[in-house]
Amino acid sequence: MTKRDYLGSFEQMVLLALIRLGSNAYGVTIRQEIETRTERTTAIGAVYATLERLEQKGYVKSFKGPPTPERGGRAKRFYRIQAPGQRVLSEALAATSAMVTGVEDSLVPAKA
Amino acid sequence: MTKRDYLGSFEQMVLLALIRLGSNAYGVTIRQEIETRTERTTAIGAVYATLERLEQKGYVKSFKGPPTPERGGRAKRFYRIQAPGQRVLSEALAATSAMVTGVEDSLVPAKA
DNA sequence: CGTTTTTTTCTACAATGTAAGGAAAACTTG
DNA sequence: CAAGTTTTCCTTACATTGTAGAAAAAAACG
Repeated sequence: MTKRDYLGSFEQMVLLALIRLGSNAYGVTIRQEIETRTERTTAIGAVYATLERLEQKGYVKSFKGPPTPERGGRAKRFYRIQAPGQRVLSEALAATSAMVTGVEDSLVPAKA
Repeated sequence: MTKRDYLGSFEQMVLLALIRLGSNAYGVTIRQEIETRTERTTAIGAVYATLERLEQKGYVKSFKGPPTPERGGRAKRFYRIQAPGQRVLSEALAATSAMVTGVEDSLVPAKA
């Protein structure tokens, strides 16, 4: 039984948002991506706190973007997922997948 | 944007284990199911703590099992997922799924 | 310069996850 | 029945992750 560095569910969301957003991933777009896709409210502070923790672990890397010429507003800090982050995220998703496999039928929400 | 009661990643695992195990879900089997499927070490105390919290929220229900005649050992406490638990779990999985959709290719671990 | 806009940062707290030891309940054996 | 053994559960204390809201920083504009 291997000891793994686990990801919380919100950490997974943030990493997934980074992948989705590519070169346009910063606080505001990350939050927006999570909110629209998951239909959940998300505190902006939660996003930044999570990003900082992920960066400390080497899962993401950040760098200041240039000021956008078009309008006011502080310069953005962009984020990129790193290889270790990719790996840990894949493992987390695989773990969930392994638990879901075979019981998909019991999981369909009574929606329709 | 709806406010949702979110599930932690380990809570999701426990609920999934309950579904998988059906009428044979108690502390030890739940832990075992999670460990073998996800290949992660799992503290038994974590399982019980999580089960208790899930029960407080009405997501699972527990009841004492009869003593097993064959061997020693304290009587088991069995757990069953409840309808609200099913719903919340489905939502959590759907949220992850929504974030994954479209970027599956970037997630395949460089395994083979 | 002061005002407005946008984004980031900070602080304090709540919820979830982990580790390890100990207690309880049941059986077994003398 | 009184140890002793097995199996499971429970408790406690702490670490990590998640949330909320306010405040500060950086940039553009008049």
